[in-house]
Amino acid sequence: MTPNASKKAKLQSQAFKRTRADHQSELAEDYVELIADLIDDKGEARGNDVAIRMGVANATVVKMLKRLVERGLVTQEPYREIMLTGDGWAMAENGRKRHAIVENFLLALGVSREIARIDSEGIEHHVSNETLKAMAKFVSRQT
Amino acid sequence: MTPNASKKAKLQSQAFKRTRADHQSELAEDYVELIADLIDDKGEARGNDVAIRMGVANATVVKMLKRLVERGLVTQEPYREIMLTGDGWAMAENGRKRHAIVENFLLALGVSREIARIDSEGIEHHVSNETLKAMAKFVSRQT
DNA sequence: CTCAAAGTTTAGCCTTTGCTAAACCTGAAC
DNA sequence: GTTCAGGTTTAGCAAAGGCTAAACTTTGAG
Repeated sequence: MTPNASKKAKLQSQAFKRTRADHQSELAEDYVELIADLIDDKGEARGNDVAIRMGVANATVVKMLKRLVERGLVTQEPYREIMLTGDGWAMAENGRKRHAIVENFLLALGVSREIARIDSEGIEHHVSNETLKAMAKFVSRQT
Repeated sequence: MTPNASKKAKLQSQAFKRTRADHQSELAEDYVELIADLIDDKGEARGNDVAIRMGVANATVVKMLKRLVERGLVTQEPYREIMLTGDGWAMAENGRKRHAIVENFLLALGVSREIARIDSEGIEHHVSNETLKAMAKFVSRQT
């Protein structure tokens, strides 16, 4: 009832809204990053490989790729390999950097390799630039 | 094609599956934690307050509460205040602890109060027990 | 050159989490 | 005791992200 209560509510809803928004871009980023990895590793990215790596059915990948094409991140001819647009590559690069920082940070914190790999995947998308910077600083201080 | 490739794929899909699973429980936890806070702060939790704090429409809360009732976390009579079951309280307590650790950890890392509040909301649900322990240790070392 | 296996797509289904608009209770003020 | 404002619920819609089964391409082996 006090003005403070509504202020608190506003602040809190803001955090939840951010988290919901993050979740929207999150999956797209994961797909794009994975596609970039496949291209670099194997020379090309096929839907099947994406499905296996994401742990998802083939049809799910097809649907997702359509959304990524709409967003201008990916291009693809039917039955052909998946390619990234300029924006796609930029997003992949950005994701890789963030991912690496978070994972290295967790390792520096003393987390096991296995857990660092898994947790960083989840955390990566919810870390603001400020926090990312603090993590990078911590890692470089440790070295 | 090497055995290593399929191993890599399995490891990676495992991380993505974990993240997807996290997202499922995540919202439930947020609602339950918020309801607990409201009860402690104002004496009772009403759907409207939940809606405002979560930043969603009233109808969305109603729907979510039904799911929480099904999961045995919440009880409610129509048009009455929301109450938590034993399981609900346990989940809230757990969430509060994790949340506090993550937020304090970010602060200890040098992140600003504002950003720590927002980021911790997103990160909280993707942190394994091992990482949580490492964070707690770091905080206590700093103090 | 054929044809079958492997990969890709389509069709159709489901659940979750949002929304708005309209109907419905409750309780406090009169 | 009415009434009406505010809170709650219902109804009906949409988009995202899953799935399976069935149809369709591509390609490499023979």
